[in-house]
Amino acid sequence: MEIRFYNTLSNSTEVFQPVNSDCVRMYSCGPTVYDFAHIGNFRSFLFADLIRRTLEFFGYKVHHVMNITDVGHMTDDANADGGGEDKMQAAARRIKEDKKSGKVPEGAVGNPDDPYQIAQYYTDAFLSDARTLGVKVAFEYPDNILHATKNIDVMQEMIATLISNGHAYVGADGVVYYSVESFPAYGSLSGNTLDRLLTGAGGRISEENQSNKRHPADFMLWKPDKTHIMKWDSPWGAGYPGWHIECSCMARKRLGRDVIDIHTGGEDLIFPHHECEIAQTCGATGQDTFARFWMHARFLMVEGEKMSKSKGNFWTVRDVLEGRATGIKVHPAVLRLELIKSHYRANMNFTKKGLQDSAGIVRRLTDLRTRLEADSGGKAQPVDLSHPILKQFAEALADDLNVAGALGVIVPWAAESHSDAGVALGILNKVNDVLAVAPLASETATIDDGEASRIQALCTQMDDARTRKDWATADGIRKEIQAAGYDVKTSPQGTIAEKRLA
RNA sequence: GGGGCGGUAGCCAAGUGGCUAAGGCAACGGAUUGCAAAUCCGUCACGCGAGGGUUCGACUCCCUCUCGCCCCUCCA
Repeated sequence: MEIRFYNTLSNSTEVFQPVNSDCVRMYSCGPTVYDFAHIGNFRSFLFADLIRRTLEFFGYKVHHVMNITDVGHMTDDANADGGGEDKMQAAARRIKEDKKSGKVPEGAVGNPDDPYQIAQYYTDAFLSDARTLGVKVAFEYPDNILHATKNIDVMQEMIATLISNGHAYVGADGVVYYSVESFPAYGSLSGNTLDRLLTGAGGRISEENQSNKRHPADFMLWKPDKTHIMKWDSPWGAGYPGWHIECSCMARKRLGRDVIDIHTGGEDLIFPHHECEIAQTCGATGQDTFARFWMHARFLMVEGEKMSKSKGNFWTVRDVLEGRATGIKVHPAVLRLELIKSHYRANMNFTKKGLQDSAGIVRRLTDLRTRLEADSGGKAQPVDLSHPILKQFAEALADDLNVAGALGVIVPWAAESHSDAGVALGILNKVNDVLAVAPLASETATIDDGEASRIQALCTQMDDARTRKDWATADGIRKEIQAAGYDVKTSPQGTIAEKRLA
């Protein structure tokens, strides 16, 4: 089946073919580890995971690599390409505050002034969130998730190459800059070509900050700075690398190719980050292509508004899962589905109602699995894409990851009665290889704090009351169970309480 | 000002030149129930942001306008 993806590079949907048929090589811009990742970050990471799972669904082997940005970049790069506060220092200050408030547990970060400990703390948190939400690459850490701080040498090699072949220079301020004028294709990804950047800058480019550069759009590759909290020796003085260089280097190093198949990230990374990555990699390799497909996920909104700390709708993954966003705990599968179910290239609105819709679908697919496993004795039959249901599901995915269309096939199918449970289970397994929501194999173990047996006891009491026709008591108990976050159902075997998923 | 993306029912969301505009949620009617929940049956867009144009025919192609989002400064 022909797979088509939207390529930001061409602003059109193209048929996907890997460079080498043995394996699809893809790279995803990962998190910075100065704070907990939020749901917007994870929309992007889950989008990458969806690409990977879809390609695997179609039989491709996929090598997926992601980075972790743990170099302490500056909060305010607009000023002198490295002004403002160091992000690690900001994180250290925040961790100290969070320890006082209990948001960060005492003892979690032994020494908040050690940037490596801060990075490790938030890296662990990210990996835990990613595994909870079923992001495959997170289970391949550290092999396929690379730290910038462990690859400074590769970055320095590429910078040296770029200097020697005329793509980079040392400015009057000692900073190594990439010369955008040396790379005629600069702007081809974003449409922000040099002439347009100049005419459209509208006074945003400050003269004094640009005097050391040959062109206002030249960007930093290495910043000598002895005062920086994280610094490394280099031929250009002790300092730290520019923001863009790590991805160029780590993608090439780990994927082992100058030209890779897919590069993903959030839409905000199109410019300047990915534009600069292309300039760096192509400048160093001499190739005219870095990634053949550039794919970007749109930002999400929260209840119709931009997510921002000041609006109080800025949710981390743990905020949502632990119920701080909506007032009720959310099952990871529900959050996963909610973040992947609308098209990655369309505006997505994250809402409580959306979560409840997703919970209904997760419940339906989970119930289907329970039924099918019982009816088939747990034996799934092998099913291939020639089966009508899987074929329609596959066609939707192959059409630029149309998850909503794919769900439009699967959800009604799940409600039908299935004459051959083994075949249906085979279909569900294939579907779940992509969606990963029924079940979601996750790291988080269910902690039984005695709640289950307490709820079960209430169910028994409710059955007793119903036998006595003591309706008032039965209704009271039902309300109590519901208040604990359960749906109450009546079955021939007695009252059943199911924990609400969102 | 420049570069992009998107606006389909109360909500989410497919369809992208031609049968009656998928599917889900919500809502409503019915079956069922002690009452509910769950389940099952049924109803639910003469319409696809607005206006023009092309066409035998447009939600689907073209133009104009409008609204929303992203980027041009760190940002998924």
